[in-house]
Amino acid sequence: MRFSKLFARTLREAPAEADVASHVLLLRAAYIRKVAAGIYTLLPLGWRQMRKIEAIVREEMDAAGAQELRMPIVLPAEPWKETGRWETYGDLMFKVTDRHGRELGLGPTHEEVVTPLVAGEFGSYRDLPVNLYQIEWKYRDEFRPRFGLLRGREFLMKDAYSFDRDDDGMRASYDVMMDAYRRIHDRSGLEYRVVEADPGQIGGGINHEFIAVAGVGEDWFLYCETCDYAADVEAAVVVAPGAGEPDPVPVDPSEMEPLQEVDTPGRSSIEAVSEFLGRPETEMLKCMLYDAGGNTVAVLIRGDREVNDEKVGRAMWPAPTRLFDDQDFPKRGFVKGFVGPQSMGENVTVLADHSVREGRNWVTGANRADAHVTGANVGRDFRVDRWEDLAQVREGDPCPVDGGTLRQGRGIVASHIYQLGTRYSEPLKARFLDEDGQERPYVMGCYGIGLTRIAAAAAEQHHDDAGLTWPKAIAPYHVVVVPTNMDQEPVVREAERIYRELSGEGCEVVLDDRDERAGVKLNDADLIGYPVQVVIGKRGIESGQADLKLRATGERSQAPLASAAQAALDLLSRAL
RNA sequence: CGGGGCGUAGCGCAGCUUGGUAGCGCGCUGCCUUUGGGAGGCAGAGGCCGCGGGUUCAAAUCCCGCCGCCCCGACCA
Repeated sequence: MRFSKLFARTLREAPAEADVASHVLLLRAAYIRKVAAGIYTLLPLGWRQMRKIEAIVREEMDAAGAQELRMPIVLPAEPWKETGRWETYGDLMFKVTDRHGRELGLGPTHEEVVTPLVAGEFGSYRDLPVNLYQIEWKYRDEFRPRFGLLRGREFLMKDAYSFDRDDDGMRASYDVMMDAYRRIHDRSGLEYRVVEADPGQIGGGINHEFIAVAGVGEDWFLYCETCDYAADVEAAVVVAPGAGEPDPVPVDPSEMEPLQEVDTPGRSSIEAVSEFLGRPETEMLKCMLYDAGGNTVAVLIRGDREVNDEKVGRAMWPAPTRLFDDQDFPKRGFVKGFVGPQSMGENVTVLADHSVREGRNWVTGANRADAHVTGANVGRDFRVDRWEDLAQVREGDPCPVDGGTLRQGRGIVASHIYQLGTRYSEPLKARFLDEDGQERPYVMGCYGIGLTRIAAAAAEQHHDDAGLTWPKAIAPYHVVVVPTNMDQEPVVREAERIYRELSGEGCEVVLDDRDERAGVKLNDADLIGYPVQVVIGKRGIESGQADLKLRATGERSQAPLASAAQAALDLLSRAL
């Protein structure tokens, strides 16, 4: 490719909208251009790179026995209503109405399409297992698109769906995908961690995220210093004394203080009450109220810990759960900031985190404005319906596997794989006939990779002050040949010759034949991130040498002009 | 959805406070000089100053509404 013909105009200054490295560089280096919030055009360089990522994904999926197909983007609403996601996905789904008034949605994921598809085609255990995938644009009307390709409303995704006859089969399919995913992320040159995660909107049980480590990532995870345990903050398990026991540690009645009200004017936060009463936060009982499908849920947790909403949601599944808003409190007879678990009605579900098991004589809200109580005790003053792990894990907590110390990391979720079980096959009545003549729902797994996000994550991990430093597996081109003096015939002639020789060898090479100054071309070469640069100039013609540079390391070398093409290929073979 | 900010040439911005008919840098076109890390000179092209109302003799500037974009937050009592 000749740069003079390439549709790529680099920007000296970054558009004001970008403020993270990957976004800035992908814009400046002419990989992407914005069309609307979270919606981008991939320019020739960006699309060429995306095709490479696609090829890696496709190869590994095919090698793992999955079959590629193509499902539509515009989808009818009915299956989504059957699985309940027309509601639960809510505004995250782009919804449209056709001329007949029928409701349609733009596909945010495709369980609702692939499941009826398989059920309609296959009806026997003999057909299983099967794994289908597609590489397709997905649409999610994100609450807040940001960071360019990192969180777009339209993004390229590879989604795969496995169908098995039982849980063992599903787990086997899952393991195969896990391996394929490791290879995909390895080959893409990403530094990543596989972490246990929250299933979120997709549902199901065991699931893992592949998180590309990056300082700008939106996702936090915990990992153990001494073992392999790693988990998303939403999913990480808190080890608490007595967890798993049905009942709390009994408190001797003689040790119970009387329940007393104290005035705490204006102190509505744990911190303020703790300071006002001179009691540590660990002696405070925090009582959070949630709405679960119209019912009230009270969640108790020790004052120094925070509740993990996702865990509450899982505990109350399948009811949709949300924290009380300001209107809920007066409507249901509570005072925000002064809620306590005493005299909760029978219609209120009281959940308690394991951190509450060992406490006694709690300080908690008095259920009226500007007052708290002291000496609140389980059993005597309030009841607990269920004990659960509901706390947000934090750095320094013990690892649930080996007790080691958990550390916090930050990154970008590049991929997410799930063991779905029958989460979709049941509501969609997708069943097959098993060996014993029984109808059973398919046991499914699903596996997603954000290809556009992989590009952005790779840019976050592979750049320096001058620009992008792609690993060669996902660089749009491998080598750039830069003649520095376009008015010097020998320079141009040698550059052309080396360019043709490299092309002849099948090398993906760009000749920067623009009539620009050397500085412009060299800076663009660094910015765009070709793994290898070959520079031909007046000086080099005189000395018979070409200058080579390995972009990622900055390592420079020289080679005789006659063998410069081969030298470039050798250098490329050493590139990451 | 809440809060904050911004919308002026392709990109980055100034002008707005105190209304007077639009400017700078980069980029773009032409010519000359220059030529190994974003050159210099000369001459140019390019603007419904986001959109719609209002105030005024006069609005990029003041007022109202809308739209778009960016950032922060999204409730831990």
